[in-house]
Formats: sequence, C-alpha cells, structure tokens
Amino acid sequence: MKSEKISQLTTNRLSIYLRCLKELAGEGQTSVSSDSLADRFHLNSAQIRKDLAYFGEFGIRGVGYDIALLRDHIIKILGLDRSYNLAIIGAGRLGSAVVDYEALRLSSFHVKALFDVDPKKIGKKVGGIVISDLKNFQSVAKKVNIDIAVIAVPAHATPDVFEKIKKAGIKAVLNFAPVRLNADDEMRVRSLDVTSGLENLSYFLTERPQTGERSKPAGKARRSKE
Amino acid sequence: MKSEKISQLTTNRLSIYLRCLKELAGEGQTSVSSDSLADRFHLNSAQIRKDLAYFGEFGIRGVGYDIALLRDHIIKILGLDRSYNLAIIGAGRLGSAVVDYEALRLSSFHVKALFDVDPKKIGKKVGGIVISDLKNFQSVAKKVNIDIAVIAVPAHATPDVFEKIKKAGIKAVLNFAPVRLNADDEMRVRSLDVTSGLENLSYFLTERPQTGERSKPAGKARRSKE
DNA sequence: ACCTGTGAAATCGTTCACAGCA
DNA sequence: TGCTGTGAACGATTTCACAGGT
Repeated sequence: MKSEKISQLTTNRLSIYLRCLKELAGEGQTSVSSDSLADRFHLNSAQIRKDLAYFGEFGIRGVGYDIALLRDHIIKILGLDRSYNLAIIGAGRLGSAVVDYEALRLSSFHVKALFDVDPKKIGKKVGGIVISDLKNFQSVAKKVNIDIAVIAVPAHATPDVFEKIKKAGIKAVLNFAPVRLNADDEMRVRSLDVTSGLENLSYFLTERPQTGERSKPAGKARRSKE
Repeated sequence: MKSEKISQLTTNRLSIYLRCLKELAGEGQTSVSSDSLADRFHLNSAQIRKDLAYFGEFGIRGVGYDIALLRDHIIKILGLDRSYNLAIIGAGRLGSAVVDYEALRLSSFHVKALFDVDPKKIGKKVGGIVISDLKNFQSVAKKVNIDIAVIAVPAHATPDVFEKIKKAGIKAVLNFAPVRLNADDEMRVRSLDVTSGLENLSYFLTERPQTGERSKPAGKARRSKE
C-alpha cells in the first residue's frame, strides 16, 4: 500500500469491482482470484490487483480474495457505509425517474427533496416527496441537509440552477444536462450526458466501415472503456 | 494530420468543442482562437489544437478558427451529418424521458421504436411513438432500421435485453442500467450509470475531510475530467 | 502449485515550447 | 505580431513479469 493520490480511473473501477463482487456473493461464492474475476467480467487481473493494492492488502497469496470481506472494504473506501441526502432539481420525467429509481432503494443514497419552477407541480408529490419551489432551494436544502444535488432540468435552466447549488454550499453534483459546468476545486460535478453518449456512438458507427473484420491477427482484445 | 488511431478521450472532447462552438455561433461570433476557446470554457488550448490536428488543419495561423467551418467539420468527424434511428427499450419514466428529451429534437437522433413487456403499456403511445411488445423486438427493429438501442429497463432485465439487441445485429448501445455488458469488438456500449456516478461523488465527499483548503500552493489547477 | 503485491517496462495522454505561416 | 500545428518532454496509466507468501 502506497500513499499516493488515487486516480479517478481507479475509483471508478472500484465501483465496477463492487458490482461484480455483489453478483458473486449473490451466487453464494465466498472466494475469488483476480484472474477469475477478470475472466468472468472482462477485466484485467493485474489492474484489479494494482487498484486494490492502493488501499491495502486484501488478498491471500495462493488463494485469492474473500468476497464478502473485499466487498465490505470497497464499500468503506467509496464511502458507501454512510447515507447521503439527495436533492433532485427538475420534476419532469427524468427527475421523477431518479426519485423512484429502484437501484437507489437499497443504496446509500436517499432522495430528500425535489424542486421545480412550475406552479402546477409545486406542492404535488412524486414517490412520496413533495415538490418544492425552486425559489426556496437554499433554505430547504439547508433544512434537510443535502449532500448531493442532481440536475434534471432543461439545458437553458442549468447554469442558474448550478449557481443556486454553489450558493447553498453543496459540494457534489450529478448533472444530466448537456451543459459544461465549471466547478472550482471544492466541488465535484459528474455529468451523465445523453447527448455526448449518443455522439460517441455516432462516431463509432461512422469509423467502422469494415464491418465483420476479425480485428488484429492474434492481438489480445483491447479492453473497451465503456 | 497523422493517421493514428484516435483516442476516445479525444472524440469525447470533440463533443465538448462542438457544444462550445455552437454556443459561440449562437452569439454571432465568427472566429475564435484556441486560447480564447480554452479560457472561456475551461479547456486547455494545446489540447484543443492537438485534438483537431488529428483530423486535419482547420485553423489559420495568426488568426484562429472559423467557428461555423470548424463546427461543420466536427459534425462530419463525429458522423452527425446523418440521421440515426433509436429504439428505446423500457417505457418506464426513464425510457419515456428519453423519448421526449428536448435536446434530441434538433439532433441527428430520432426515436423510432419503444418497447416494453407490460401488457398494460403495449399499444399505448408516448410522445407519438407506439409502445411495442418486447417479444417483437427483432422484427420491429429490422423494419424501422434501428442504429442505436437504448436500454432503460431495470437491472435484472438488462442481460436478456442485451442479448436481444445483439441478435438483432444492432452495433451501438446506450445503457442506463447499472450492469456490466460485455460487448464484442463489433459493438460499442456506452453506459450512463446513475449508480457509479453517485458512488464517484460519494468517494469524493469521503476523501475531502479538509474542507476549505487552498489546494496546491501555486499549482495550475488540475483539470477535472467530469 | 497457486495467486497476490509490486517494481520495472511499455504504452498512452497531456503539456510545453517553438518553428513557421498569415 | 499572433496563432496554429507539432515534435519533444513530461506525466499518468496499464501491462508485464516475477519475488515472495501460503
């Protein structure tokens, strides 16, 4: 274990490993080697070992990793052993989809507030959460102690919403709008952007005029980075 | 201009540049230098020049880039000068949100089919699109010539849906489910995963016990990779 | 015998710095 | 003079390959 700073690539992979370990645990497996993990989930075993080694020595030489133990370690590393309060801004279809997103049900993330500007929506409920007026963002966010803001508003409204989030002192943002947000060092913005996702696929479809080729002769398939 | 293979990091940035250029064009600007582009949108000017240089010489030394021209070049490079047919699988809130996602209105991407397994939904319409039975995926997808499949179903249904997509010969997939999909070299999967987005933010919030520090003494702010 | 943890090598990506063109 | 395009330097990340523990 070294005390370097950890790359975001590594922590993103930690999320993947966690998901894989949960799947294995669900199947009743108790132990796994980096090689078999890599085979099964199309990962790279050296990379798994290196990623894990940044945080400690979790494996047993000659044996592998204890699945439940490693899973719990990763949960700790990612900070998933506590609970986070989310505010969703935008009570349209997307915002509502996040509010009752089933994968959040059993997770560390709990939607505590939902905002919109539409007077017809304010006061109504989605998934048990009352829609608040965006005007009151700061006071409501303070009251329920929001850790993470989720931007689910149209592109044109996004910069304003982002300013409100900053002013409220919220440090973490999940952004669905196709808009660049300039965060300072104190904040982290993670964008999940349908537009750039589709543009990336468009490029891929454009750059592959040779459908059906066998790739490199004997090359180990280059791992895609999804 | 070199004839190397282009990194996905580069093509993702091309999407960003395109967005920036559209914004500038919307303001009536006609020309921009890599430096001013970088300043305005918190990018790196050397990187902009290098990214663009992979595809040709688009600028004029001493002057900069013609905004409309460069925009149109990037549109060509990304393959956005043609239209793509999308199929959305899952007519829940998320799938419906994508169907009438406003940013798609003026884009190269057109939703042509929507699928679900729920008999109560099949036959109804969302945003002008009739919901088809997922059973008929292959035949419907063939008929309307789907280029890109969008997975908007619960995690447990995802592997099955992915198999159907493969069998239908669709090469590009946008996946919202928190599930690892193993694509062969012929396919590209792009995952927009709320769960790993949140886990990444969780890690960030966990690793910053020193709120309010002034970061590195005189360090050039490390560019975040959102 | 097997598998982890890790230096060292290889690869990939970014930034610098400047030659050369407008 | 101003700004692009690009080798070269630098830095980050991945992969190799093996020492060492079980």
